[in-house]
Amino acid sequence: MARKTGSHSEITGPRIRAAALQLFARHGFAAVSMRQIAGEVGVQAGALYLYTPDKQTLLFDLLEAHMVELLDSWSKSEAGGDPVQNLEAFCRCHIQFNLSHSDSLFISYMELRNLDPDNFAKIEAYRKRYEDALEAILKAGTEAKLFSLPDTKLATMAVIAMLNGVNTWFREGGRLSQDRVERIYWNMVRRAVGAKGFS
Amino acid sequence: MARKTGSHSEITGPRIRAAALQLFARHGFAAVSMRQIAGEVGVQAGALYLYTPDKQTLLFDLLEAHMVELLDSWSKSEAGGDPVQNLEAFCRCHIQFNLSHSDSLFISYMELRNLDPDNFAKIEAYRKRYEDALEAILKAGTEAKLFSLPDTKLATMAVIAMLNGVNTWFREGGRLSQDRVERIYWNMVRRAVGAKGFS
DNA sequence: GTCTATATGCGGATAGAC
DNA sequence: GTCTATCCGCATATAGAC
Repeated sequence: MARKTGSHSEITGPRIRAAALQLFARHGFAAVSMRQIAGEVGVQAGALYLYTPDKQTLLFDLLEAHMVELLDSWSKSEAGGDPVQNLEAFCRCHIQFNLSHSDSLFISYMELRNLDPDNFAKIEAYRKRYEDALEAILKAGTEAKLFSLPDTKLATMAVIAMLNGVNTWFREGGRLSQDRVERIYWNMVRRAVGAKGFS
Repeated sequence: MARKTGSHSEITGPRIRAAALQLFARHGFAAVSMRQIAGEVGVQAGALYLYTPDKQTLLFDLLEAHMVELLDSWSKSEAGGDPVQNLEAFCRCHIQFNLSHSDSLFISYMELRNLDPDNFAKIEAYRKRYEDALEAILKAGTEAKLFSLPDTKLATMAVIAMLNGVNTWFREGGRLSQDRVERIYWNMVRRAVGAKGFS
């Protein structure tokens, strides 16, 4: 609704990214026009190009920011306990981050194919770093005989897929609180990895 | 490559759907033009409209066919054994179907948001029927004290998400055979649901 | 059943005024 | 820093020849 104030400032950049994020999540990258993004911000299409060289870079910046925040979030939550404690921390951190960044999680999976090959490779490298963090926990637990896993790589993929699924159905204020959901999922995960001392 | 043969036949319809499926999976519904689809089939864009009223209906038909085949596949695999046997059959059937229909699985999740509201509702109804089939197994097993699950709805979503994840990384001829992958996932699932008699 | 031609509109991106 | 105007191409869908 802000228009024609003549000249405002560096808050426009973030607003463009926020609008693009929401629109891409809702309708898909290819289906959203630069005009739509501009309209959401209250600016003309041409003005967007003061903040991004093109639409592709806008998408990449959103995905990269998501991965950086995700890795940052885990590095702050990392407890440094035993593998069981670390796995619980990972599960809870992952669910919490995903639910508080649902739009960017969504486009991080859905719009990968719309990235240029170079950009795609960069995002995949971030993703691998994140998966490696989980696999390190599973490996440590398996070696310490705390977990029983025939293949830690498969288990890594299985756990991440299972936890990501929360975002497809969870709604705030629904039947279950977020904390309850975290607990139920953590219990399913600890059983899936064959954690000892837990039937 | 077939062109100007003057007049061929009812095989064009299926070829159009096959081409659309592959292109939608690869580049996304919004990013694919009717011209591209026509080009893939070896036909002009206008000719597509002899087989589909519009692009939207083409997408819907693909998604509906996928859900019908999926439900059909499960109804044929349904063993009618005890809950543990049924759950194993479900997991294997699900993985097998997904891996042999990877393109249509992909668009079934990615292109939902490009459906008209009416079409979306129809596909969601199919999906719910499928989820209900799994939940029925989990409920029966929980009531028979064969599984230990605080919430069968969550477990349903968790299992499906976990199994769907296989498609994101599995490649034929890779490190693990498909049968081995099925077994490993089935073991993670049976543990996640707290199946008795299995540590 | 398929082709060519076309109507009509929106797409990304840029130039230059203010 | 934003707006207006515009270039140019491709989009879906249709009409009518063969």
